[in-house]
Amino acid sequence: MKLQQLRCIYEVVLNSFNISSAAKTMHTSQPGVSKQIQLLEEEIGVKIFQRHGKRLVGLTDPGAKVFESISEIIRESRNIKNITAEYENNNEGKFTIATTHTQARYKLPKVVETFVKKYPKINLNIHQGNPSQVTEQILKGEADVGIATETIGVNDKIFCIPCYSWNRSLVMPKGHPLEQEESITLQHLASYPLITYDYAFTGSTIVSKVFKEANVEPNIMLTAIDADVIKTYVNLDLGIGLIAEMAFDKEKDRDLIAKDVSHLFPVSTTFIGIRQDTFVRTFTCDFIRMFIPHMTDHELKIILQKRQI
Amino acid sequence: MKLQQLRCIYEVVLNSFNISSAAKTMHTSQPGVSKQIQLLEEEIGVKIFQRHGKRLVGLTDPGAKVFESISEIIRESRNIKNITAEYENNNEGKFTIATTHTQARYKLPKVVETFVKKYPKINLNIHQGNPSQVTEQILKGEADVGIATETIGVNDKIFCIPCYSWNRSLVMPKGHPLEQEESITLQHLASYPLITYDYAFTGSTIVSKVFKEANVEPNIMLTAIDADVIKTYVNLDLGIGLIAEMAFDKEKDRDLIAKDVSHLFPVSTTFIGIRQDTFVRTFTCDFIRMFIPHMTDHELKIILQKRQI
DNA sequence: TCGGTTTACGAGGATCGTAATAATA
DNA sequence: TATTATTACGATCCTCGTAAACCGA
Repeated sequence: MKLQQLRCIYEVVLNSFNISSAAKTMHTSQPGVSKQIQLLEEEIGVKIFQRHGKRLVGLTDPGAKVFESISEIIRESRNIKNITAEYENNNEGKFTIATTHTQARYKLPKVVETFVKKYPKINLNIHQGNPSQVTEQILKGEADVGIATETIGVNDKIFCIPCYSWNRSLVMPKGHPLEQEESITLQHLASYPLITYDYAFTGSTIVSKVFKEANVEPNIMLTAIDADVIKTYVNLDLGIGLIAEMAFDKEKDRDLIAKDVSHLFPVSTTFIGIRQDTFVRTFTCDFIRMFIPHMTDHELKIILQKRQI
Repeated sequence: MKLQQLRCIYEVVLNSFNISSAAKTMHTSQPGVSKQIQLLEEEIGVKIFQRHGKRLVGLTDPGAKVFESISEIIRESRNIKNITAEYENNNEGKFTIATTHTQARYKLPKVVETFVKKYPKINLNIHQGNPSQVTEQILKGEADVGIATETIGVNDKIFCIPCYSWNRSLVMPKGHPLEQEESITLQHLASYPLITYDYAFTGSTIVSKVFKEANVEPNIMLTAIDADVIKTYVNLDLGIGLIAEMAFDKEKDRDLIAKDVSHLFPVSTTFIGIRQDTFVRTFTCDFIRMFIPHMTDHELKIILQKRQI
């Protein structure tokens, strides 16, 4: 059993069972990957992949179990690279952030700008996804940190730090009847077509809960994964939009009106999460500090000490 | 980075930084191991081992961190072997039990006999150690199951099943003043030199607690790791012995008297533990069932389902 | 001097790439 | 037919073992 063979299997699975594609991401030849997989399967005496003729179509039953172990091994080998890179050279390496659209679009740019200036040699990646994908990526070690709202906190393998809280804003075209309304209620929202985040998305479960508890049935005409799309449809006068407050830009969204509705929904909190029992590089800590300015160095140190290095 | 290199480092650490000894356990040559370590250190650009001249004397700071990851990788690679062996051939493989002396000596033999008859091709190993070593071995995957009293339960990575409860017996030479005593008290125990298990050992912490709470100071003249040693010294009339009830054998210990003291100490419970998130082979489950006869198949099934396979 | 580690070196294997073949959708 | 997996094959690299040199206690 060789690490390279495990890597091959790992990449083939990640590339939807396409050996050619896996070979490309590994910068090696197709036959090489194919061969290594065969060699391992022969050695362990068990087929890892289900095949339709020559095509790989999935994992076998034992293959699925083996793949779990392989994922852990790949994660730990990445961890070793991180550890050694840290001791060898402080300012080189790869840094991957998994995050949701809202963060990537409205909160990260400023921080990333500072970060890139400070660590020009770091290869920065941002993986955008929904909260459960963010969690997944942290768990698998594919991302060094994850930023999302609430969902990442549930897993006890992830260490979470609250970053900031935010409220929701209602956006509508200029001249909309609600523009003059002093105190907006859930009933108001329910009486217009509503456009908001996809229900799998951050905080929206809170939104649906609020409606349900008030026994008000909203007329959700469209859900989107990002505020830009929502605002676009609001602009077309297809309904009113419910978005995160930071997603409204007074200057850029000149044609729209935003009204605070924090009295209707509880605040949401955004967390930054890292995987427990994983080595944390200096620049990762630094990134966290940049992202959470309200945190004092003292508080951060306590967290860092907990997480050793 | 190659698996073989990680294995070399792993074995060198386990062999107290002796490359020659590691090479022997790996059935390979000394220079080969040395070379592989050098190659890895060169590749990652960090020294794993502290050296005094040519001798390896310990892990460096980054080396210690890397070693943790290596241990995980080795554990997972063993796991892969278990999974595939299970699917390939049900009745071959290696089965390691980590346990304390009392279990190994008085409870295991009968079970092991049955087990070996049923699985003659399984390579059975018993690692004897103190409870914390047992826990360690389960965690590192060096043992498939661990049997000990109480201490293994504390770690949440270990899944524990209670096996049976036991009380303590007081052993003394024939003709000892306490032989005729109807109701033995802590004061009685304290008035003679006491010989019992090493304090780090199973249940003895309970014993010391009982004495402390009763504000009685026992006169502990000797502690041993196994009941045979204790009984030997009791035979020499050096004191009275406090041992697990199953450690007394009426026939073999003809020269001694055992008196139940369950009214003085709370019962202890022995647990069998396996590591969470690790593949469990059929024969391992079977062993557990043999060890816990009071458990019905139905109950075991529930446990097995939880632990998948 | 002895136990232990590294160097040197050569044989045997393994890996990887190209090219060709086979099979699937 | 086009995409994808396997076979074939050869060059290169790597691993491993023996022998020898080297170092420390």
